[in-house]
Amino acid sequence: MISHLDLDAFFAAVEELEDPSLRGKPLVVGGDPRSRGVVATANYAARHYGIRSAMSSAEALRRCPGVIFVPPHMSLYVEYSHAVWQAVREIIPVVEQVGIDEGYLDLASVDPDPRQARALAEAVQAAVRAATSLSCSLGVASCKVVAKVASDRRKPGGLTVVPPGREAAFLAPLDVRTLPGIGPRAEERLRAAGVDTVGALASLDGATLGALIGGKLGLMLRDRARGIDPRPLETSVERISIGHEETFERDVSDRETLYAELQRMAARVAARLAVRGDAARTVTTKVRYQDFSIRSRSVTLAAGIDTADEIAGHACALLDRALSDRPGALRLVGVSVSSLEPFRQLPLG
DNA sequence: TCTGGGGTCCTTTATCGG
DNA sequence: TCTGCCGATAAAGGACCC
Repeated sequence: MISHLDLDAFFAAVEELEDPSLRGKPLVVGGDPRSRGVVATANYAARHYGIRSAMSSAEALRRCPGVIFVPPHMSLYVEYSHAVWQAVREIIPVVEQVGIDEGYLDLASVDPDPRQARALAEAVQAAVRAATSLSCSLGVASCKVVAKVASDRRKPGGLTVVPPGREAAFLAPLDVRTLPGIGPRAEERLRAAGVDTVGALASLDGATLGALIGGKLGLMLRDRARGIDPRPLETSVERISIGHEETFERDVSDRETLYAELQRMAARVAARLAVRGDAARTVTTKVRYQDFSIRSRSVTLAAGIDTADEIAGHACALLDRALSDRPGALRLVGVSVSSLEPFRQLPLG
């Protein structure tokens, strides 16, 4: 059995622990409502007003004029996260961490008997609370997708166990959007075709599926909808790309300003490459226009590079290409590197 | 003055060498 | 020589997730 663990309103919960005067008041961790900020996490008091993650901070303020805004303190959350996962691993050593606030636990590695799964999950929940005072929700099932959906059923602080054999029946009545992999676009198309529940998705034929979502992806999501998910736990994943991007407070069209921004971001990317001792063969520049559309241009080099100047040089040339293909003021620029490889010094002699 | 920043993965299209 | 096809790889875009 697998368990999916999800920390409840993680960023907001940490802020409440650090400053008890915030507790119970509507709280948003995220960007400034007076500029282009969005909500990263809202605590449950704020959610009561309809405030949700990814909502613009300005909209959040409109829904609850008394809401308190706190900017994100990522390094603090990383510390708490370390403490959480350390506590988890003391009970379940085999885990796959997915991002800062969730992950999968291989309960079977401790006890293969499915009847012991609930007790193990309860022990994990208690250990997290004891170590950090944080609350988390857990889902327990035979595969990842069902465990993940289950962890979301009884938030906050919940534990939902789906016995083996009950996967499809558990998923069937749920809203189709609750299935991971169904985003806004797929949801819209499915609803237009009258598919509103996971169960309805599970019973679609291949042709309909192909027309609505696309062949390969459609078949995979239908399997998931049936509670079939062969993905194993990935206990170590290496990073594929490193990037930085920033939205300007006001749209920018001045080329020199954009170059300067790219240079700054290239320096940050280079610093992160250096920490890992890696070089990169691909540089990508991304721009976002006033109408929110995104364009990217990339080059792949014969040999890896790792200095800020080299990355910035390519990034600026790519920016020129993007802007000559489609001129216009930009609300965002970003630079990222991929095709990472270990940087090797030339062998001596 | 709606709409962040960090990513991953998949699909389509272009290009190039047999 | 021309054309078509095949496979590999890059590039670009789009959807999705936390």
